[in-house]
Amino acid sequence: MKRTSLAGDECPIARALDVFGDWWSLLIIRDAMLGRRRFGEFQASLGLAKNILTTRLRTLVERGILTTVPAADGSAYQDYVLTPKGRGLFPIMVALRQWSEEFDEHPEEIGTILVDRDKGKPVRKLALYSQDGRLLSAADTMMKPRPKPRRRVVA
Amino acid sequence: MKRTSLAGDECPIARALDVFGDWWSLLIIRDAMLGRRRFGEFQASLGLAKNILTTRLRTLVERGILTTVPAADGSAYQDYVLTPKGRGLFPIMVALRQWSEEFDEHPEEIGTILVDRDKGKPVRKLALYSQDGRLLSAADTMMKPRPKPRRRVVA
DNA sequence: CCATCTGGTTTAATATTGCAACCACACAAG
DNA sequence: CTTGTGTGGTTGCAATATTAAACCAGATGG
Repeated sequence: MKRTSLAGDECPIARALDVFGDWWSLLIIRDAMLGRRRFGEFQASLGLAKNILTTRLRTLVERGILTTVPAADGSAYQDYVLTPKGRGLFPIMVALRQWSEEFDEHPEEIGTILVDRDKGKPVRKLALYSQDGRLLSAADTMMKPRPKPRRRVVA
Repeated sequence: MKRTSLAGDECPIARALDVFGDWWSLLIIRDAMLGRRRFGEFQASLGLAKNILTTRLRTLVERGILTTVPAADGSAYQDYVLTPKGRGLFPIMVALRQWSEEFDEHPEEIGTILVDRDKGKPVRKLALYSQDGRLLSAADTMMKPRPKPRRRVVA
C-alpha cells in the first residue's frame, strides 16, 4: 500500500532515491537545469497533472532541491529555482544521459547532445579515478564500511 | 491514469528513467552489483513484496539489464545477473552515491564508502572533461540538437 | 471592469502497490 | 514413496497514488 520510505537506509543510493527517486522529480530537476522556472513552464513541458506537479514542487522545496523566489518577470507569482544541492545533481544527469547514449535501443531518437560551451564539442564520458589518479572500472572498486568518525571530547 | 510512458521521449534522461526509473529497479540493480543473484536474496535484502519483485525482475530482463542463467549452486533454479547494459549503470550508481555523500542531511547514517580495490582509499569525485581535457562544470556545458546522421547510400 | 491567464485545489475514475495467503516444484530425509 | 522444507513465484483484496477534468481565486491585460 504505502510506498516504503528509504530515508533511514544506510545505503547512499537508497537515500538519494528517497529524495528524488519518484517518477517525475528528476524530470522537473532536468527542466530546472534547462532554465525553466515557472509552474506553467514545467506543466507544459512535462505534461503531468497539475496536482501532481504541485505536490512534487512542494516536496522538492521541502527537501532543499528547489527554492521559491519572486518571479523574475516582476509579476506577483513565484519562480522555482535550483539550490546548490539541486545543482549538485548535474553529474547524475550526465551519467543518465551518457548511459542512454551508449545503451539505448534507438539512440537515433535522442534529440540532444551535451557539449562544452567553449568549443561546442561533445563532452567526454564521465570517468572515475582513484586518489592517485588511476582510471577505475567497477571491478577496480569495492565497498568498505564507513569508518566511525573520531569522537572529539567535549571540553 | 496509467503511468505515462517516457519511452518515445527525445530526452535521454527521460528515456533512461523509462527503463529503470521506478521505485525498486535501481535498488535491484544495486544489489546485483553487490553480487546478489537469487530471487530470495533480493527479496530478503530489499524487503519488497514478492509479486512486485517478480514483475520488476521480469521487466529488467525484458529491457536487457538482467539475464537469467542457471543457478550457480547447481540447483534447478535460476540466477539473475547483470548484462553489459546493466553493468553500464555503474557510473550512475557512483554519481548517486557521491551526491548523497555531499548533500545528505545526515551523512553519518551512510554505512559504506566506495574505495579503489588496490589501495583501499576512497575514490575521487566523478568529473566531467571536455574533449581537449578541460574540467567542466555544469555552467561550462550546453545542449545542442543532435546532428542528423549522415545517410549512407545503400549500394 | 470584463475577460483571460496563472497557479493552483477538488473530485472521481483508474492504476499501481503492498500484504498475506496460497501453490507447485525441487530436493532431502526417512 | 511420503512427508517436510525452501524457493520462486501467483492470486486476491485492501490501501494508496496517479490522472484528467472541473473548478476557483487572485493577477493581469485590454
